[in-house]
Amino acid sequence: MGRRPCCSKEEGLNRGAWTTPEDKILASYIKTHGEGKWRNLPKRAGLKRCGKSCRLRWLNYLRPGIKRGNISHEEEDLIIRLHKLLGNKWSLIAGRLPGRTDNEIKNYWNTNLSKKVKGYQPKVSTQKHLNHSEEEKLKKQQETKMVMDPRVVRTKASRFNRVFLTPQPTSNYQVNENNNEATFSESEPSKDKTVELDQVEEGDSLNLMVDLDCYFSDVLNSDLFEFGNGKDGESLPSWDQPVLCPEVWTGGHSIEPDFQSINSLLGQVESWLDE
DNA sequence: AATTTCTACAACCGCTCTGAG
DNA sequence: TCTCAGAGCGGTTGTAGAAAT
Repeated sequence: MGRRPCCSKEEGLNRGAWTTPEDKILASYIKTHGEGKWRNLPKRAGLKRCGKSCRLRWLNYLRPGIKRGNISHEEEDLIIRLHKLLGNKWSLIAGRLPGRTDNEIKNYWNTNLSKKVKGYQPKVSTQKHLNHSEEEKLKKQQETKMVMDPRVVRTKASRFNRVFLTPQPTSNYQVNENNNEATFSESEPSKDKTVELDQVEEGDSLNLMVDLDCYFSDVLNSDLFEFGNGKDGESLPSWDQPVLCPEVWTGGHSIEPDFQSINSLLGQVESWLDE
């Protein structure tokens, strides 16, 4: 037993670029019948395409409100900063850019931004007197941390009610002031554990805070989350505050999310990370 | 002008996750 | 608890058009 083979393997289906008549058929079918049931859609609509292809075409090009091309500097900056925090979570990043699709942002990143950002050097790599292997090790650690901290494995669930902690040896890097020699030490990892939101203990919350991008992505993805502009709003959580509470970030105030507020929040998160 | 190389991006593919039954 | 369909995500590929030679 297993799942049905992907429809893309079926014979007699059109492939490659979509034609205008195909677009019209798809758009008018969805207008009448709505989205969903993608597997059956091509047959019902009379299209020689696989359901997946129809879904992609609709979501990325035909859906109303899609913006194409002309990515502004503001958007570009936001993409870079969000990518720094979230890694290749294109759908999450796209979710913060109205009218933009994950596919477009992914393509834009791969063709334009990845080259720009390539010049970025992790802070510590500029430290002097590191030998090659140490430099490589450090670089790897930095890159891994930048993209995705592996200690917390996120489920795809959009609600932030459970996390799976996979502790790893803690790597410590130090430079001896006297001889400028770098040393590394690793502490033993503790056992894996799953933490329910309502069972998070004091020590757990500290671990969770380390995985900022995990939390941040959930916060960004949350319908409940709204950026705060209050007098005491926008304050980042202190180490003893309940990090899992979005209100900590918003100060309980609510405004419409916009570039300014997203940038403001990102700025604070970045400076927090730099500390 | 012809050919080659490069670039951008649309589309495909494989995998995972969720929810219904 | 298990199975499977539906849906979504992210990496990769294919290709048209632009730029370089």
